[in-house]
Amino acid sequence: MNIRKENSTNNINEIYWKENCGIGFTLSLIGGRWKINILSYLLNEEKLRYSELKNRLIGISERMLILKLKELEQDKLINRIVHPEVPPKVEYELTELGQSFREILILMDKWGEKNLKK
Amino acid sequence: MNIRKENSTNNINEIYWKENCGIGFTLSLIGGRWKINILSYLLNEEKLRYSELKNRLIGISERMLILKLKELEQDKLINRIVHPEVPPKVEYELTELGQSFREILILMDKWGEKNLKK
DNA sequence: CTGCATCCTCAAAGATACTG
DNA sequence: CAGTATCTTTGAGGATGCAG
Repeated sequence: MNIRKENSTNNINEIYWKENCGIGFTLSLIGGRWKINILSYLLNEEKLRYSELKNRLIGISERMLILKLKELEQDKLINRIVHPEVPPKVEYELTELGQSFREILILMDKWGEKNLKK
Repeated sequence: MNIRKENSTNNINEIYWKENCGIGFTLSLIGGRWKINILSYLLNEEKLRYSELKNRLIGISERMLILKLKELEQDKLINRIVHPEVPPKVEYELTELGQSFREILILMDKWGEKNLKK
């Protein structure tokens, strides 16, 4: 879907924007309650252990955290690094694809900060 | 919350990012299943009647549409323009604040289009 | 420490019928 | 045409216990 003012189209496909629009796809990857938070922390701190993420994401259940980490991993946005130790140690970091969200998140952050104050 | 690599902070407030982070605020306004779609259509087509929106938002219930339009109006992202006619005619358009989402939506669209193809 | 399985809750969303 | 009012459904997310 084209959301640029200059050359708006009106073909039939536009109706199904949820399916074929970039925004729809983007949201399918980072939408929902927790994913953006997880990405933000990993963007800030490079590499975090499972327990470190759990401590930062106030209120998240272990079930949700694991679920979302799995989805992010499957979508190639984060890497899961297993250290073969006892006790186990697992770290998560952004992939290059995950890193590429930085610009969007910064923009959303700026927008929010700016309009929050009013 | 600061998600810019260069000057990452680590103060205690960062933990509660959902409350005081711009992203959290932004998402509270445009999160959920339908709002971004509505904004996108209004960004494309300037001004749309209630029925026009309903026809474009495939699958939305009237209840949801009204609900989301109300929320967007309360958050000052759209204007509701009532034409005192019979039959009634109501149009919706973006406010300046609503327009200011264009940059973010374009970025999300670009990201999606780019990575959708892979 | 990291993670999975099970059961449960509740709010968001859907369906339907109706009105000024 | 542009909504409202109910009722029902669904599924995302929460709580808990257990395991490698």
